[in-house]
Amino acid sequence: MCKESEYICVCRLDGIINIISKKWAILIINSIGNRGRARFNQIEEDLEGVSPKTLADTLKNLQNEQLIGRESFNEIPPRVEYYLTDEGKSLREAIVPLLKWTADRDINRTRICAYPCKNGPNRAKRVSLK
Amino acid sequence: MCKESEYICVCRLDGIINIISKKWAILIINSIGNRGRARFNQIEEDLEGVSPKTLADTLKNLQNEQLIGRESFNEIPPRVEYYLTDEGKSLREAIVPLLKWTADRDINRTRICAYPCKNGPNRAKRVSLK
DNA sequence: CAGTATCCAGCGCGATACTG
DNA sequence: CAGTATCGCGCTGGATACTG
Repeated sequence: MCKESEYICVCRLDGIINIISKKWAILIINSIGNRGRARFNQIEEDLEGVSPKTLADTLKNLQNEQLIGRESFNEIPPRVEYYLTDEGKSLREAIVPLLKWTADRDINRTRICAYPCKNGPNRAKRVSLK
Repeated sequence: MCKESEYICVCRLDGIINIISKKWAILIINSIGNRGRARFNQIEEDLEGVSPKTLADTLKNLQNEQLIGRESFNEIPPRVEYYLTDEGKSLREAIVPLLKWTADRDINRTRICAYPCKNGPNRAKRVSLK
C-alpha cells in the first residue's frame, strides 16, 4: 500500500475519462497546446492519419467539454482557429507527463521521433481529390 | 506557440496510447498502484462496473506491455496478485496529474467523491450466482 | 479551407453463465 | 477465488465523396 497522500480515488468514470480515452483526443489537445492556435488542417497534419470526420467529431466533443474554443474568421478562403481554454490548458499540463512517458518509451524501442521535436511532427498530406 | 521546451511531439500512436485509451486501463494501473499488490476481486471492486471479461482482457494486455506482473499462489482457494512493474510504476506516476485533474474537475461539478479518499473507493459487489 | 454526408467494419465492452 | 466461454450491441473511427 502506498502512502496515503498518493492514494487517488477516481470513483466515477463518466467524466473526462470517456473523452480522454477517445483515440485522438489528447493528441489534439497537445497539438493545439503546442501551437497556441491551430487551424483544422494543421491539426490534421500533426495527427498523421486522422480522417476529417473523426477530427471534426472530436473537436466538437472537446468544445462541448469546454476544453477548446473555436474562432472563425469571415474570410475567403475560410479560416478557423482552435485554442485551449483555461480548462484545456490545465488538462494539457496534466497530460504532459503522460506524453513524455509515451515518447520516452518509444525512444527506448528505437522509434523514430522523440521530444522535444524541433522540426515538428512529420507531415501528412491530405490526398487531393481529382 | 508555446516555449520550445514544452513542445512535445508524439508522432506515433501505435504505442501506449492504444492501451491507455482503453476504458479501464489507467484505472486499473491506479488501483494496483494504490494497493501495492492487488487481487482480481479487489480490482474488480475498485472499478465499480467492470465485467470480469473486460478486467481479465485488460489485465492481460497490461501484462503483455510489461506494465504489471502477476504472481499466482498454489492454494485453495486460488490466490493471484498483481503488481506494477518498474515500467508500470513510472506510468502510474505519469498519470497521477491526469487523475488529479479528473478528480478536481469532478469536485467542481459537485460530484461525490474526490481525492485523497481515505475510505477508499465505493465498493461494488459481484452478484453471487445461485 | 474547413468542414459534411454516408456507409460500414471492427472491436470494445457489457451481460450472463459456467468452472478448476 | 479467479477466472473462461459465449453472445451480441453500440459506438468508434476509417474510407470515400462532396460542398459553401
